Amino acid sequence: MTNEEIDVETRIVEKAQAIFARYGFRKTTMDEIARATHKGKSTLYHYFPSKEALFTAVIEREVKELKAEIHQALAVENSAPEKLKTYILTRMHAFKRLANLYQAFADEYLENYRFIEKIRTSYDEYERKIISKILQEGVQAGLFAISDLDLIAHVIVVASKGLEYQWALDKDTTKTEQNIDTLLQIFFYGLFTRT
Amino acid sequence: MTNEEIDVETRIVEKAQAIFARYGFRKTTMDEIARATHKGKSTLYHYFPSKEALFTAVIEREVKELKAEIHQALAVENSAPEKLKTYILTRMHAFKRLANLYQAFADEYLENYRFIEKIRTSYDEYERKIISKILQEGVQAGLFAISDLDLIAHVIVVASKGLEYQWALDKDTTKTEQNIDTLLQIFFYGLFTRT
DNA sequence: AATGGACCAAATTCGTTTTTTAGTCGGGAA
DNA sequence: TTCCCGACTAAAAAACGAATTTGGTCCATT
Repeated sequence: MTNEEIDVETRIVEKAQAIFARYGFRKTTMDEIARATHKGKSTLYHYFPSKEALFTAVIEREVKELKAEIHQALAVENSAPEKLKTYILTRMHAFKRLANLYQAFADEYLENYRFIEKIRTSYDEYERKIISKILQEGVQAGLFAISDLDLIAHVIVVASKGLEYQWALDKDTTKTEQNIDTLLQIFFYGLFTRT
Repeated sequence: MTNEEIDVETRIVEKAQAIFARYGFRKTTMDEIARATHKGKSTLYHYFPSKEALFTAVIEREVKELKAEIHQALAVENSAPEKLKTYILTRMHAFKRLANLYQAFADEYLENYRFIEKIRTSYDEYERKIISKILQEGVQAGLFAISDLDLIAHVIVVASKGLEYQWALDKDTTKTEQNIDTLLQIFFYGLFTRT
């Protein structure tokens, strides 16, 4: 595998990323990706066995970017509460940029393109683990009092996704961030008075 | 308006309720509703100016049922935490039965049939008020420590809907109820240790 | 006043034709 | 030998026009 070869494959994925993001999986043709890459269509098939495989490569690339971004953001934080907040916000902002990933993880896509189920399941797992780990750190620091880490991680993920979904409809993100702040306050302190 | 008239209108709504639930708004024809009611189509138009108006009557009927059920369930509870839990569970169970309402409040429907937006907005308002009232009761009983009731009510609604969405996909409701219990524990006690 | 059958424009469906697309393959260029 | 492309094709999707259905109207009947 020569350097030239790495460049062609990467260039295909990059061009495909932009076009898939614009038109979605179904409306994007291999011909236009080939044209954008200034290669023949057969060249695409030399590197990727199918359209689905190319789209999967694009999604995997975005997942990798997302994970790198999350790790970078979390490395800066020291306490479990800050990490939890940072995770939720980083994920939310990244999804806004990584258009293919956001689309791919929507249930509508999962219904029509089952081949991305594996990536999604894998990411869900990763996400559960990240939250569990943050919670575990909070427990060990004596900050959190929690019994079933995994279950609570799951519930936190799902609940924050409710707000995230509203963000997807909203054009104004500050309101959604405010809502996430409020949700986190409830998560940390609860509704019951503290004596 | 005679008794006979009340019966025909109600019978139309009841039959329509069943058929709309089965086939959805678009696939249901006024002809089949008329047939099910043993009346001519013109009779439907005597009572309802349009197909949309009939569907709206069906939805309003289901909203009325839901509200009655919620009020009944809440009347039995004394404490704010129990009421909050009861609200969430009652709503969830009722939506499973009130198939038209569940469909109508799905975003997919709202996209295609804007005429139900008003009902939905009205219900959202009602829901916000119910939760705020429950929270207010908790504050007055000295149980809850809360500043912005409305905002927190909103966040609670949205977060619990995240779990509810999973319930719609799940066939097993006990798991979702368990998740709601966990969410409520977090809502009540928070993650931070209590000293 | 309540009801239904006839009617109709618009919307939807359906079968057919045309076009496009994902993918293949043989051959040429580097 | 590897990289790359143009020609090709079966299948899928889109376009098209005809046929059918649908929401709604209206007049006559009970």
